[in-house]
Amino acid sequence: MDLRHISFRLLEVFMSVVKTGSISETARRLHLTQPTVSLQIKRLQEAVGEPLLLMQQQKLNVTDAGLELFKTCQQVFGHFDDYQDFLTELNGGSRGRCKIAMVNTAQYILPKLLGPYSNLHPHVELPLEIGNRAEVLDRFERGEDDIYVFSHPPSLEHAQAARFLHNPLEFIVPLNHPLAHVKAVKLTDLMQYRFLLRENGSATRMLFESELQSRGLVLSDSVQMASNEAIRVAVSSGMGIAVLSRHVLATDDTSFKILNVTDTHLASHWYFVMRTDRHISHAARNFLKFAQQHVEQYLDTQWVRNELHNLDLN
Amino acid sequence: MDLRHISFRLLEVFMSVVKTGSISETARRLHLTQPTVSLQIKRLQEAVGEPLLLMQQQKLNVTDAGLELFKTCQQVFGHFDDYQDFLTELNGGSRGRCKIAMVNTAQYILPKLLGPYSNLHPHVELPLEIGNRAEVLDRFERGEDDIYVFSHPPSLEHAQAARFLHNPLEFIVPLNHPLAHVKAVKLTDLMQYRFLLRENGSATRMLFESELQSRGLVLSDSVQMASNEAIRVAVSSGMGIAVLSRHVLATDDTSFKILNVTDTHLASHWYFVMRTDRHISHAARNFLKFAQQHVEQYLDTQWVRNELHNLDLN
DNA sequence: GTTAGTTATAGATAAATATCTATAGCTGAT
DNA sequence: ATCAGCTATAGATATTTATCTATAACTAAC
Repeated sequence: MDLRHISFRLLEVFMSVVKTGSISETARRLHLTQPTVSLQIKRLQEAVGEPLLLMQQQKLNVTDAGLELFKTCQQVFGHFDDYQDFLTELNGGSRGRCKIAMVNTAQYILPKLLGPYSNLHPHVELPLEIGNRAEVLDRFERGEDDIYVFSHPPSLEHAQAARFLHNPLEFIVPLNHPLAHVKAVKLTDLMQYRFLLRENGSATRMLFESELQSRGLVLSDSVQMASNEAIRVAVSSGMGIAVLSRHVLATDDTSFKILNVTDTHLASHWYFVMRTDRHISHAARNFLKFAQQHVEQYLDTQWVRNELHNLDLN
Repeated sequence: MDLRHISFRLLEVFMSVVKTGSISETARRLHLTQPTVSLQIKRLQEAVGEPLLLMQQQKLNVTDAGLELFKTCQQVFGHFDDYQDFLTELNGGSRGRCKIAMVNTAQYILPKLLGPYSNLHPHVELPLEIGNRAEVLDRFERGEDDIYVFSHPPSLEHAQAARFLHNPLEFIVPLNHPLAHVKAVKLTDLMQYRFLLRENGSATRMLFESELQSRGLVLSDSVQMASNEAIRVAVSSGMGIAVLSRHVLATDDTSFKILNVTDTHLASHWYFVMRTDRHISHAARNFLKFAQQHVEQYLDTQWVRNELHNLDLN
């Protein structure tokens, strides 16, 4: 039996002939002419190397080999039907994978969206990658994920980005800090204190440092720490002061004090970024559509800046 | 997804690419050029309507849709492998059907061959049709069976026949019959007695009547009976005399007497007959090969006339 | 920065396929 | 005997396919 040149169309025709028991009837049903069907069957028989149908007493008779082939076809088409269903789910975005890479700080807010989405589409896998800006940028360059979350989106021609959340930065000091109870301070007032900073490559640090540079300021003392949590805890315990995303700070956390720095309003936005030169999974598209419709619902409306309609999700 | 124009070759190529993880490697293995494989994959993706393989970071990456298709293919090829096995058995004659139609008298001898054959090939179905000559001839005309057993094969150009067993006819009389103890009789001596005959259309009767006709003899009295057994029993109980195939008479049956008719030796042969214009199942061919090799073993060698080598069994 | 190895694309071609129309041969019914 | 209905075959054609060679473009490694 030579399967190579058998197409599914051929098997389809064969099955119809077996079912109707007639070549002419099959031709009518499949909108073909009778000789066409005759020929198809002939070709199939040649490919199989065995008679499948016999004309006996003016009746089309299915041979054993034919009947078995018919059964085989039923199974095979069954499998492809299953596959079709799979594809349908995949296309509907209710199945599949949506890989998201996000910068550290985003991990405090993105889960608020991911949770509801995951409940809605339990068959969608949502592997998350969390890294600092440099790492996520690296993944972005390689196109390793479907969606990237940046506060400062890279400008690449083959990418599109849209912001969805405001990300204000706050200066925090220990409760017993000299500035803790000062009503209003200026940025220059802070320079003399020890700053706890994230590592180089962190977006928050970049933003802060560029602000300092543009205003010609220099920190007198700084310590680098690995994570936002570490910094928050360190500030609370009096090791120094820091700049952190508003989203990193629980609103009811009273173990530190947020300063009112009147001459400085550092802020960025969270962006969803996707590459346009790579295939984006349907699940990813579906997630972004979901986000577009539900950011207001699941994230603090106070900070929402929903511009996701700018993304081309078709 | 449009299955129509997907051939198994295409899936084969796809599977190889997934397995090797490389288009070039697949090309080498399947003795194709690399662009050919590239194109095939492209076509398959178009047919499926979904990317199956992605080039990412210089590596061929299988998408979810691709992986699922791969699994589907594995199943599908599994089914066709099974079918292939089925065909192999069918071709080897160890599976399938061998329909045999035989004249009444043959039922006393054919089972001696069919039994051993059936033990050897338990998966071969052996439906038997038994009828008188006219009925079997009818089936033969319509080509309803694979093999026919006649004592006088029809002469049709699209048939081949070969004899395998001598079929002598004997005259039997009741034990208390006037001729029962006569050493040698002539055919004319029997004309005055009542003959028990099979119905018209029986080969035995045809043979007997044509002998009578050629010698200008006429029966004075005859009774028609439905079966060979009925005749045998009727003779034993004194209802008349009869001509029966030697094979119908058990050698140790002493309830009647076999006459020694010196001037008459009626006999025919059993023939296996097959049509050459119809498809003959492999099982049928296989059975005839078996018969050719084993008639001497399973039938009384005294009567065997094995000319089955005349059949074209390829 | 050259090389070797990968995939993708373009252009070409011979073969195969999917169709059709027309026609023949068979059978059962009218 | 004609008709209607079935399958098979022949001949024709446009499309699709399976290939190839040549080449481009990219990347990893030397």
